[in-house]
Amino acid sequence: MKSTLRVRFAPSPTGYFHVGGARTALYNWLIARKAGGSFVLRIEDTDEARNAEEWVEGILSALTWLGISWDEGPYRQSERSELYARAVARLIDEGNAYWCGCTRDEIDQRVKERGGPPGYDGYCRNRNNPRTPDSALRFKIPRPGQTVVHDKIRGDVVFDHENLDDFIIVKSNGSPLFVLANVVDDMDMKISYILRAEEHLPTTPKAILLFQALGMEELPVFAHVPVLVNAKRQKLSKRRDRVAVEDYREMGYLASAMVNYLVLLGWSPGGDREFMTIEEMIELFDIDQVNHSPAFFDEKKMQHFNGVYIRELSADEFVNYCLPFLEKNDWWQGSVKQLEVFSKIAPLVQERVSLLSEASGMVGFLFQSDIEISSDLADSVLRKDPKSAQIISDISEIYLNLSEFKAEQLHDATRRYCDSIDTPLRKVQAPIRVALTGSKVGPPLFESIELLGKKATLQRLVSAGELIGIRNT
RNA sequence: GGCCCCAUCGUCUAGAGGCCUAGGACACUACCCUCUCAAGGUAGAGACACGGGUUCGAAUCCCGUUGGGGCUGCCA
Repeated sequence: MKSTLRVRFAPSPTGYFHVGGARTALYNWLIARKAGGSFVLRIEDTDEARNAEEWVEGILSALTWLGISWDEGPYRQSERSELYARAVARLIDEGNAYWCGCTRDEIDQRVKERGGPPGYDGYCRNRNNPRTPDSALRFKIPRPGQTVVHDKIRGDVVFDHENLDDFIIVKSNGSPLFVLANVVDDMDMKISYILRAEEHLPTTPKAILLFQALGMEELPVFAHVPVLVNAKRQKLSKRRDRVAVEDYREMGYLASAMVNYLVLLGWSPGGDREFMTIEEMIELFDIDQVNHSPAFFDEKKMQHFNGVYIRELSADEFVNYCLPFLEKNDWWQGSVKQLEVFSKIAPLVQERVSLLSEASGMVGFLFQSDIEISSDLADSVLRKDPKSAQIISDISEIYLNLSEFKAEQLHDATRRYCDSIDTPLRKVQAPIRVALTGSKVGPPLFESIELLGKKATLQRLVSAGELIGIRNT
């Protein structure tokens, strides 16, 4: 049975698509999927001066990447002016709107003279002004009166009309302001459920008044979810905070991990549960359980989630997800041989990264013709311990004479050597690792050496020896 | 300033009056495991903002205070 529930996600393309928007979209999508209703995507681009097509594309690709699919749209408000014009005509005809040519300065000036609360004072309300090129259309708030917002999350919120200005609904250039366009579209698109961020709560009574003035009989359900905040507990802003969904994708986050983390910001399935599949989210998500207070977007925790999701990937999936990140390196050509080597080391890398982008750094030594050992590392690991020189030179000898250059044999031979000099393996592996990989940390050493191959291994041991000062005899 | 919203560990949260000496997760500390690093395991530290009510009983209900946030645009 097809439900009549219709939700919409209505971003404005004025900047990067940030995680707060992604979460709002996700919540809308979940209730639509759960009810078998429709998810409508609408681009709110009525402000020509601030919109850009690239942002629209960014929003679309980010939603697609996250797996948030839309059933209708994207509609663009810029293509629907006809509709707004009709609504405006009706509001004027029925005496619910009037033209006003007051400038901001004039309004502020009157506030100063009169004292009291700032805002528009209704100066033109009863003047029957004709439209001029400088005038904007204002909505006539019924006075006195009050409007109650029945919010699914916050309960009934009462707004006294005393505190509502006659707000502008059409700019002097003729384009509608967002509350108007919003309401007209929501009516036209038969949106039955409006779930959006809490910042919109104060404008909701204005929207309700418009709905009523335009003859809407049954108002949509409203639900205002808490905003996402930064470390200073301010609302996440695309200007101030770098939290673009696209950035996280490029850092090596998995969409599945991000969605799972995002859904938990303001909602919990209850109990100790945190990890869910999309299907489980659809089944469990419940607007009545959504929190009331703002949530901090904690990248650390999301990264942990990402690690968990990465480890759950199959070996092939992991390799494929890593490819775009490998391609950013000049040492990666994507040859069959390279792919083979990477596929072999991949499972060992998979359990060590929490971002896909970290993989490159862990395997680069296998593909670079030369590795660089920083002077810091050369000092601290190779030169500082007098044993290091001896180890490098002994190990070169041992590896040279190894009949089979496999991880197992390498491990055995190295262990026997450790016993012979009465030194624990963990001490011995350090200089070898630095000599071969240029790093103190990385995938298990002997598997790495096997994949590096005998020739490169011996060469790098010689180079390291020279670095320490062993004469090559 | 005005209007509105919110308030459990540092963070995200569980908690729908007795199940709470408040549970989980991230981060943090210690130990174990271990060829490094991770992962994993064990343990630890860490919260009901405050004050009044209501009730036999309150983290949970009410009021106030304090604190935080949002809105207050010819932005959305």
